[in-house]
Amino acid sequence: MSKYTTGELAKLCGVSVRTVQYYDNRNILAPSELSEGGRRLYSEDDLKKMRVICFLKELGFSLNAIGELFSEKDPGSVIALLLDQQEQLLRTELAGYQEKLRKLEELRQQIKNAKSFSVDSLGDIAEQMKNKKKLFRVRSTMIAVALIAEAIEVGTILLWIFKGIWWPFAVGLPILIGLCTWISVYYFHSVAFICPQCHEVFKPKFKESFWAYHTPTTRRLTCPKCGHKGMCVETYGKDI
Amino acid sequence: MSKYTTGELAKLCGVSVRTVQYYDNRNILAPSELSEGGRRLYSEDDLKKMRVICFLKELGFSLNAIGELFSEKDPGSVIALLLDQQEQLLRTELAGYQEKLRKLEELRQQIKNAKSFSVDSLGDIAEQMKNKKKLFRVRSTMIAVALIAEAIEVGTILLWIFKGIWWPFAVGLPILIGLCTWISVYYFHSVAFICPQCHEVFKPKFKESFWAYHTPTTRRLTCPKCGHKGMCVETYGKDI
DNA sequence: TTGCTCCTCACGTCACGTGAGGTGGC
DNA sequence: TTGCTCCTCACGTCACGTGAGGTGGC
Repeated sequence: MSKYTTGELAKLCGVSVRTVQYYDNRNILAPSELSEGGRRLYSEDDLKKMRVICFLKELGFSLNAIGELFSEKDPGSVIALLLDQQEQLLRTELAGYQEKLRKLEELRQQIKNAKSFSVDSLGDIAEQMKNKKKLFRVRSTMIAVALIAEAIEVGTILLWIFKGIWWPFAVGLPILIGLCTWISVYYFHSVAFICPQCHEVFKPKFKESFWAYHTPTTRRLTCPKCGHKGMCVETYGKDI
Repeated sequence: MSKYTTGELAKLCGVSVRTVQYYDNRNILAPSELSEGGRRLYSEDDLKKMRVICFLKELGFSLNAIGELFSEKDPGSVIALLLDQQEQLLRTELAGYQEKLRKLEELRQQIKNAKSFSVDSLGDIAEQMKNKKKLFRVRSTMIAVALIAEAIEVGTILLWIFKGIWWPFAVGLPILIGLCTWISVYYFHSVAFICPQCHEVFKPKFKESFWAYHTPTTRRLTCPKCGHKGMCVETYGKDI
């Protein structure tokens, strides 16, 4: 049986000498023999064990987990559990990184869309991204309500024209007006705007906001803090 | 302008008090004021900066990177570079975790297929998994060569039967025999087997191996180390 | 005065990397 | 004797967590 030195074992397993020494200190893999001069000597079996350790590390297991597995008297009974735990852990990490990447891409897009960049504008973008889901829900609600209103309107008008039945339209009209009023109030209650100049998040006056020129995501408003008038980005802002 | 204490800032940003203090020590975010008693007081702008820091952390940026971005006099010029770097880093990490998960699933399958489990058998499985790609290449080569041989055989026989031209078959036959011989030698040269008893990786004698009962991945062989005779798992083993 | 919050050390986590200064083994 | 490898401290990395022991502010 040939014996391996620290360096040989390290090279055979593709790790550093320090790592081999560290595993000894951590009681993960003790050399089966020591030379007279106090040098570590590893057997063939030690090499095999080291290879298993490296393999488990490739699966992302921690040294603690590996140590526990080896000290277990019946590894077969715990390995399935350990694998399940590890899979959970890996999937969680994976999802985390995917989420980070998604946010990164979104940030990149936002920066591209903005004309200028400053560290302050990062705050606005972050705010927007955080509120995106809530804003999405607000918009979805609006679209749903608008569709219902539209259906009432078109349906009753068609009844009137083709069947001569006029009373559903008469009944529907106040409901329609009510829905449209509610939708507007709900909308302006739920959103806020970010000033492109001073980055203040504010709620505009209903009157100015209602008639203001706007795109799907911005609106031309006057900032109450700095007085700047320009296209302000829409964001969720129920709590402001 | 209201001022926030350490705890208030922490709560508003969803981090611990210790984290806020740590960011001060690391010069990531110093409070704009200190009370007479030496307590940290954070301004509205500090809060905004802290929110940006937390946002960047959500994208996976390190505190070093965040610190550098803030100390940059022209952040706009470096942000794109930083985002690119970060994306690279995230993609690398992501790929790493996917690879770990893939290996984990494979290990799970292997353990399920094996009848019994021991820590030693982990070594075999690791060995097998490492050599899987190489083994795949060996098998692919074999199938390709076999298909060529088959084509020569069938083609020349058809020529003989339907056209009465017999000489291509005569010429093809030695080529065929040569290919088959080469394929067998190549195969037994490239693979090794793992003893299910003592986990020794060995190359069997050509004679025993050639006639042995086998499945696509195992072969009934006698282990030269422990003498056990049973189904041994095939693995890549050119270097043994 | 009593809680509550905050303060600063200072050590622990994780898996090693990186010297420093000394030595074994060919 | 000369390289090369190995040895043991011991500190550094990273982003905090977790007490310990003391204090500010309502």
